[in-house]
Amino acid sequence: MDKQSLEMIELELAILIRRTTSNSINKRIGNLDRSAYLILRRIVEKGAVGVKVLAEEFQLDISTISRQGAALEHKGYLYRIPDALDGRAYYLQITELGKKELFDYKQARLERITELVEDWSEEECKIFGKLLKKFNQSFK
Amino acid sequence: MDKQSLEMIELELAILIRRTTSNSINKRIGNLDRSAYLILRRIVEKGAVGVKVLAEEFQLDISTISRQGAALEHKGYLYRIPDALDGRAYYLQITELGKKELFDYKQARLERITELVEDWSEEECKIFGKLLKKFNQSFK
DNA sequence: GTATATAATTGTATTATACAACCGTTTTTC
DNA sequence: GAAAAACGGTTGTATAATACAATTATATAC
Repeated sequence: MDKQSLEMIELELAILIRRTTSNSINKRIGNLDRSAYLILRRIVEKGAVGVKVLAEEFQLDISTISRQGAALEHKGYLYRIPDALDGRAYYLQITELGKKELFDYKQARLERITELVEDWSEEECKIFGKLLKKFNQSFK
Repeated sequence: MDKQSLEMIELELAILIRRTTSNSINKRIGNLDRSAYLILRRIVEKGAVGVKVLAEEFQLDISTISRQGAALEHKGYLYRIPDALDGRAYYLQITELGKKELFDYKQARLERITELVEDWSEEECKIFGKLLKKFNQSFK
């Protein structure tokens, strides 16, 4: 494998992460942050889910998800459905308000990305998306 | 522009950031973290520099860089050179130890990336690197 | 020479995370 | 069927990276 390409990926990833980790640029658009966004999105796409499963899917600690879920519940974006079969467990389901927030946030993110790739070709965007996805799938 | 590609980029970026932000996977390899790494790397490549300029280059708050620089100095990876023309300012220069750490860290990162793209084609790696770079350059 | 601007540091707050201790419920085991 | 173990979730505590505001010491402008 060509070392130069690997080095470029390595460096640019470090830069990308740093940039997007900085508070000013990224963090919060409207009322959601990235974590909240991914949780809500997951629930809309694949249905109500408990914190344990979420934590596994996101590869984060359960406590982290527990807090994020609680915050989203508090804001009225999620509500809990007790698990009929297990008194310890519950499912997090999205509210209408949550859906609205999710939609708005996604829209804002999309606009931001659109700006950033303004002068890219159709082809470049397509490939970039695919490779990012592929890269993410490699993370185990 | 094809909306689907944009949506894919948007989503996969969110996932990527989240993954790499999680403590367990990423953060510290050896004695460096990502921030330290980028600072040391910058200094090796473009020479000694003060915190203000670093902060501008990284688009972070000066105080953030100031603390990171202090931490690196404390560890013996950087040292200060007073600016002869301005009593307030100084330059941060890398030490031999710093260079060694930088090298080791970079090596470890490279290995990690190499694993992740193990089954990618040469071409895919090359394009991914280029597009990441291009994307980063768009962030202004 | 005084006022203002500037380079850097330090104090404080916030956010996202992990790990460990805990609580209450379920499952296992004998 | 009771005791022990496992489990889903929460809460306490710690850490790291960040920003913003206040401060310090020096430089520049008028």
